[in-house]
Amino acid sequence: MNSPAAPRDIEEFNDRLQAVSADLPRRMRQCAEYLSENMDRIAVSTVAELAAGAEVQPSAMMRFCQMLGFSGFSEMQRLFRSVYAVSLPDYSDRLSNLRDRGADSPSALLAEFVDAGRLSLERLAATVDARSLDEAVAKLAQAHTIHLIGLRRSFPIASYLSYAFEKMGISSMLHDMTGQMDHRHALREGDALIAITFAPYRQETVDLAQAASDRGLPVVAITDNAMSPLRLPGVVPLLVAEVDFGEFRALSATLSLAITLAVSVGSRRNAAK
Amino acid sequence: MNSPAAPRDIEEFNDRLQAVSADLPRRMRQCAEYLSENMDRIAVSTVAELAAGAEVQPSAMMRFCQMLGFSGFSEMQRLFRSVYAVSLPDYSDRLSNLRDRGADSPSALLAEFVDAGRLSLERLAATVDARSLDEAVAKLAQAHTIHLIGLRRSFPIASYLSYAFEKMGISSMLHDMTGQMDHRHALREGDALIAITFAPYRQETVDLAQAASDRGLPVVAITDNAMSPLRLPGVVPLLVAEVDFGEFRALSATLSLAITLAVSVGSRRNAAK
DNA sequence: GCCGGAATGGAATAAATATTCTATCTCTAA
DNA sequence: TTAGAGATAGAATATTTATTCCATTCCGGC
Repeated sequence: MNSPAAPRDIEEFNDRLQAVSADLPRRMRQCAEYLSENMDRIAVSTVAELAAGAEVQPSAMMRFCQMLGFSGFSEMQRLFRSVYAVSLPDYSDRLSNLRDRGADSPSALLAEFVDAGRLSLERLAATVDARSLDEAVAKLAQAHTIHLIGLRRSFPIASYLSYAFEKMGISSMLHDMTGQMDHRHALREGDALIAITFAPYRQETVDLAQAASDRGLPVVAITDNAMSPLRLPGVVPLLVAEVDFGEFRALSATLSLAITLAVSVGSRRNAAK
Repeated sequence: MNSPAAPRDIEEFNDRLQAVSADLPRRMRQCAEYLSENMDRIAVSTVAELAAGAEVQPSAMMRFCQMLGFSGFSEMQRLFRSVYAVSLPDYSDRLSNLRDRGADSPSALLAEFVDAGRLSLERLAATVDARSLDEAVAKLAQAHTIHLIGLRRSFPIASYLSYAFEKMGISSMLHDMTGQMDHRHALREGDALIAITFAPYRQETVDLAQAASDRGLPVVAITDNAMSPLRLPGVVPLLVAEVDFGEFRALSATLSLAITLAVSVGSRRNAAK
């Protein structure tokens, strides 16, 4: 065994994982990846369970533990069990644990955002209008090029959509307004637009939606409520009520909706081929 | 056995403990007291260990478990283990199932993404390392300009951070690599870098982090696990285990972490003024 | 294509751990 | 003080879980 010493704490464990991961055979790599992404489970799982998770034989997991410098799985597990100390028995307890670290500590803030995100997601699932969603997918699936606009706060959403469409081989164009350049002339017959804006609404976004709509192109609006200026005749509205925390918005719900839209359109297109 | 049903969650467990503890023989009382004060250890201990802790024979602990309505110690432990570890169903399977069924409605897909997002958030709350977070905030709060890099899938995160910093009047620079232009010379003494990348890692992101680190600038890495190439010496790691759903990633947890970082840095700076 | 070493899967074995059983103890009520 | 019920300790057993071992497969160099 060329392994000099077993890691003595989680940090050393991580270092060791990093050091070892340079050049690893297939199964060992699977072990490394699974363990590093599921460190929280090591303390409470059996080798068999972890091995199954990593899609590996228990004996492979054993060999990997030894590769890290432990005598075997049990020794590694002992490390994680001893560190476990901070009890996290329940979801709400976890949050209050985070909050307890101090009223305005970063972890307390994180707890708030996590909470807000969860709430937003739950609300999204409850309030999204399935018919609008279907309609949006149907229209986008038929489009040639999908134009995207979302500025400032909404820009991450638009750029994620751009990434997703690219990955699925769907032609799309992100109107990012760099240099204040207006590319509305790029809208062509057969195209469609996804416009994203929340209060305070961006005029450029509304303008582009209006332009597309005027030219008879299908427009899908991701926006926040029924009074949004994006609610133009013929525009398919997808309403998202994101829970604000302070003046910042977690975007969890909006992003989830956006991904859904992208993946649905993608699979609809592939099915059509 | 007069025990009707085993507790199904921690709350029921506590109720049961409360109900039962009215009038208890000596050893059983010791068990009850020890367990209620060391609930966090139940998931990671053996009967023998817990019995020793309560200064009781293992068989006594067994009887006590049964008194609570469990079939034995193992069943009780299973409860605590399952509560601790958020179970991750295999999302890629679920997605391909959805696809195979063909008639996957967008709303069904949305439900899956909402679910994945919620799980990611829960896991984030459970696994985030509060100390690293504090350290990251402290370093960034002192920086002059905060450089940001995150490409492809991580670009929405980087661009959101850019938006948030701008809104809070914090000087930042988004390295978006448009035109393949490398702006690493923009890194100056007193600056800091937030680098974001997930598997498959982007070389440009790693390179910039390396460059900043080499020049002695503080680097905060938002990445996915201990094997990430961003785990360089001196780099503060913030690990996010986002639940993948097929080849897409909901980003809910990552975004929540990013916002937390931004807002914490912002308020830390204002406090310093 | 063939050899040799590394990697792997799976069954066999060993160890740890939970659970049950019974003899013994303790306490209470008559 | 002494039945007798309940409680307890500790050993015996059953079960689960870790670990080892070896035959087979895979892969890179010749």
